[in-house]
Amino acid sequence: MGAPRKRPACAKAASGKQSEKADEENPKAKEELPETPTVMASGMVTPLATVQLLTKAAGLRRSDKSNELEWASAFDGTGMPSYALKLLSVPDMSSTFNGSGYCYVHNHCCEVPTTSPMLLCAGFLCKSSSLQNGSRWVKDPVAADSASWMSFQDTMKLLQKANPRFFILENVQGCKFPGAPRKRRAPEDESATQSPKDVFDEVISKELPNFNVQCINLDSAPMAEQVSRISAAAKTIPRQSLQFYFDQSSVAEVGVPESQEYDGTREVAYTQHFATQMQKAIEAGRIPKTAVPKHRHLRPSSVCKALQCMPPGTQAIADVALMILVEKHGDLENLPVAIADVSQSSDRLKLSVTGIWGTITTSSKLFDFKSEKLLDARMQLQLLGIDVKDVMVTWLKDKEITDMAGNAMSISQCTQVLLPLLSHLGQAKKEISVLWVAGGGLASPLLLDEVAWPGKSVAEVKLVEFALDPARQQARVLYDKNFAKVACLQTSSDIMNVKCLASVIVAGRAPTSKKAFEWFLKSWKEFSHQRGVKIVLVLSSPRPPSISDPASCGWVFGSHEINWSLFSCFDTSCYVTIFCQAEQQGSNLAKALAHEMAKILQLPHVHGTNKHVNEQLPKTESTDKKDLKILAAAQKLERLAGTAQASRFIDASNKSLPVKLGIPDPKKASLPLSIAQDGSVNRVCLLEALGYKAQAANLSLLSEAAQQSILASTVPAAVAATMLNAVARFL
DNA sequence: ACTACCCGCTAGTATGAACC
DNA sequence: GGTTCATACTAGCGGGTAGT
Repeated sequence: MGAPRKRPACAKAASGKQSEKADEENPKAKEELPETPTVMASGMVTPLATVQLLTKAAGLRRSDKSNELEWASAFDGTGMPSYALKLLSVPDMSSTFNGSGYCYVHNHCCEVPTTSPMLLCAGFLCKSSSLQNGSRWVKDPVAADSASWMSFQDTMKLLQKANPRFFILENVQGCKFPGAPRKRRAPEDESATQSPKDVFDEVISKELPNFNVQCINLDSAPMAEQVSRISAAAKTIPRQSLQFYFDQSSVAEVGVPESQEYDGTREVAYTQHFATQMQKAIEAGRIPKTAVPKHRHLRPSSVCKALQCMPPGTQAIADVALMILVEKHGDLENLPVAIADVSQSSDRLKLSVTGIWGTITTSSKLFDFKSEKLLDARMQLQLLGIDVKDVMVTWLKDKEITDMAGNAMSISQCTQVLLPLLSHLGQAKKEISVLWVAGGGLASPLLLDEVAWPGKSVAEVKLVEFALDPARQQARVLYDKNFAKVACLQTSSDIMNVKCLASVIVAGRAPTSKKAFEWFLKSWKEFSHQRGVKIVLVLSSPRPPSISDPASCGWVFGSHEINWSLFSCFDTSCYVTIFCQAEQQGSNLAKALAHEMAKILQLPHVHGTNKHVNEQLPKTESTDKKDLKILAAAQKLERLAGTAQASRFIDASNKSLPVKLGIPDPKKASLPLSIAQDGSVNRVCLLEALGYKAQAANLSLLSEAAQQSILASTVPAAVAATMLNAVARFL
């Protein structure tokens, strides 16, 4: 399914060979491959890798503590839920029960658990609802005597008995189509247009009223098996090719001995089959009337060992299949793989030259003309994502294995279903990129701990900044030794080139000028659009953002004022604004901020403390202007010692040295001094005043001025934590 | 137990043609 | 030049039955 499918009618209308050749020789078709979700992975993707890829695609990361999950499964074919959970490193607390059947997971007949499990995975028979079922449109799939209906009722009984917290039911897509006999019923009969799924839903809502049920379609990406619709998360993962499964398949063990006599009856049967298969293929328009078969001894059935032992009918199908393949896709040499399902007659058999296959059924026999191999039964199981090395299937017959494979979920589908649940149960967390707009300040998210910002463990923090003046740039170079690299934003293309995960929080200081702010918003909007990335901005600014036309900027936003005196000695405040693209109400955004703020205020360790720098006051004989200012301020403060007020502040950079009750808004040149409760006077340690621990950021390499300048543009810990926590729920 | 054969049919999709 | 319509075409967790 690699190349964009040409409309077959178009190919046909353009009269036979020409169009097909154009199809094959058109280099553009190949170039477009990477755009589709079906790029080949260059190697066998192991089950574990599949699970990990999907976890990443879902933007999740398994949290370290793997809580026990009590779960159970029933009628699940290959025990895939168990297998997937194992790969998701959920400890096996399970009890798998397979009714009267044998459980190969636990190697005995498992029993129904006595307690209610957290999760119950169950399937029920699909054949009555399957679209591949010939009588799907003749017989009512949910007739009282249908296999699906009876097994569904069994499943319902089981669910009622087991009473799990969550359950997962699995069935085929055919469930969603109403059956023919139901349609032919009288129009006043409501059930006439009901699909089996509608009927199942009705029963579930009636018999299990306490559950909310949601139905989703799932594809097997990145596995080579493909179902028609694809879940968004899996879409971006390259697919692996069937080729690798053929590589793993064994060469036919039972070849026809060379000394075997000429079998006349067999040859006659073959010739008859070949003739009819040819006729069918021609009638179906799959090969032209003028097509000339190869000589008998050059056909795959004679050449390929794997086919030599097949029944004559299958041999004939294989030979015609190759003709169809070559007719449609060109010579074998130019194809990476050339696979046909030789279990189906030539007018309807399915082909693949991409390595991507549709659904494997219980009767599929896939043959690759390139490697001249049939796909092993065990490889069909592997195709679903079970590593055959991990399971004991040696004592199963091939037919039993293919039956299992044709009836089971794939590891990919299973994982895709389980991940949201694990996420819900706190066993997997959303992985996000945090692009911190530092504005010359510290990388606050890196300095926060897990208590203040629980999302830290699953966040990838990167710094982004605008062009800085030379002095600050220099400070940056030294600062970067301690922290993550800094991406510099000067043009929109700088933003476009930022590497990130699928979910992004852009947080930090808003650009100061109105013009730059609007450019900033627009660029991220475009970034999100072009890269298909979910993005939320949360920015702090000294005043509420003034956006001329809120509707046209494309963001929904809400602001909240945070007064720094709530958590520090600072006598200032800032506005924090969340920008969302979703249809969120502005008030909700502001409310979320207020709510998070309240929570953060309860954490004492993000509060700023009034501590002095670990230095002596400058000596009185110093001639340095700055030192003299500090001294003057210190003297003024000392005179206040012993007064009722516990602590007072002076910004020594201010000429008139006004005494204040809080640290004023920090500026680049600010030199706040304070008088502590013991009467001592010294410069305030801004880092701790902002709520960070002294050891969290080592700025000792930097000059006094550089430190000052960095700290002056740093967002306080409490504000940073509020921003990051509040915004997480809007991703 | 295996093989050969036939059977069923609709929703979704791609695309050119016709239309506004 | 963009939108809707008409059309062709495909996929699909096989199954029943008769014959060997």
